[in-house]
Amino acid sequence: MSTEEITGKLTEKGLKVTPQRMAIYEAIVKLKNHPTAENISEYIRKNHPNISVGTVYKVLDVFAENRLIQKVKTEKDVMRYDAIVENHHHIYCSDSDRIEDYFDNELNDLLETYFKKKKIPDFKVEDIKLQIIGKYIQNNETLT
Amino acid sequence: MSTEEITGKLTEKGLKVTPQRMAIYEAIVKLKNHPTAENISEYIRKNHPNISVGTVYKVLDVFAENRLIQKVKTEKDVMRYDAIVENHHHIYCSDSDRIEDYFDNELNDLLETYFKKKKIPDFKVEDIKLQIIGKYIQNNETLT
DNA sequence: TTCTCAAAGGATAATTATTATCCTTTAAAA
DNA sequence: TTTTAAAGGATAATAATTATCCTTTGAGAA
Ligand SMILES: [Mn+2]
Ligand SMILES: [Mn+2]
Ligand SMILES: [Zn+2]
Ligand SMILES: [Zn+2]
Repeated sequence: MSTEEITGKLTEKGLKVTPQRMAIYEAIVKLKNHPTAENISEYIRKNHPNISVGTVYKVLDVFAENRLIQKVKTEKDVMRYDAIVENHHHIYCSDSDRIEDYFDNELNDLLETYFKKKKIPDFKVEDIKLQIIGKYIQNNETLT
Repeated sequence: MSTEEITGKLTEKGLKVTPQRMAIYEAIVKLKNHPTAENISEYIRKNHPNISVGTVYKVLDVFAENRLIQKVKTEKDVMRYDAIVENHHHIYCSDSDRIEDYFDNELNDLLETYFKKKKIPDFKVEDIKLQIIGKYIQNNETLT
């Protein structure tokens, strides 16, 4: 993603363009597996050694509030972040911290249709997220 | 749930029966809305004022490991617990900390059928959990 | 019933991700 | 260039959870 594209996204939301924000947005786009704040902090340290960890958290929050990124919660006591904000689900590996994206419009339609028919009393559904939990088989996953 | 029933559940799993475990299990069954460790701690304090908070965490972990209860994760930095271990989903209220259970075998069958047909490459699905996010309407929810 | 001891609990300190504070710096508009 | 509200840096505080370490106890054995 180019500098111009990131600048565009920030100004579009009325956010100040700063080197910190540029670096953090670039990092979360580049890092796979839904990085933590620390992953991001570490990554940007190479080129921007003096961005403080507090700033990383603050910027990630601002991004999430402005729908530039998304927060992804896990079993563990650590938040993870996702550069993809369009509707999708997550595949959780039950024996590693791997989290993969899962896009499936057929499934989304199926669920939408289902919950249009079967209403939950007094409840307005805004969003449905699936956590698909299981194991990758025959892969090159890092062994501890 | 009677004392005998709880004792039965514990011995069945080979767990020592202690007053602390009895009280904590009873509390989590009785408390609704998927209590936190602190909710449970507070509740049992009435009858058992000297069960320490560390014990509550330890016992809840032991229970979860032995499938007597389940952990429920949330957006917030706090774990919640669920006395119901059979397969079900959760309804999250988007403007309060309410979490309701959602049982729906028709939906479970639908999903099972769907993922039997549409396989995820190199992945064995073990469990699928839905987070149904939205708002309760026209209810007596506590207003802040 | 008493004895034994691994398992469990209590008190308290430590951990750790995250947030708050507060002063300094800076992006961007005038 | 000047202005200033917003943003960043350094550091302390918070809060849920976990670890430590000594004491107590449940439950089987004798
Ligand atoms: Mn935390
Ligand atoms: Mn925590
Ligand atoms: Zn994702
Ligand atoms: Zn539940």
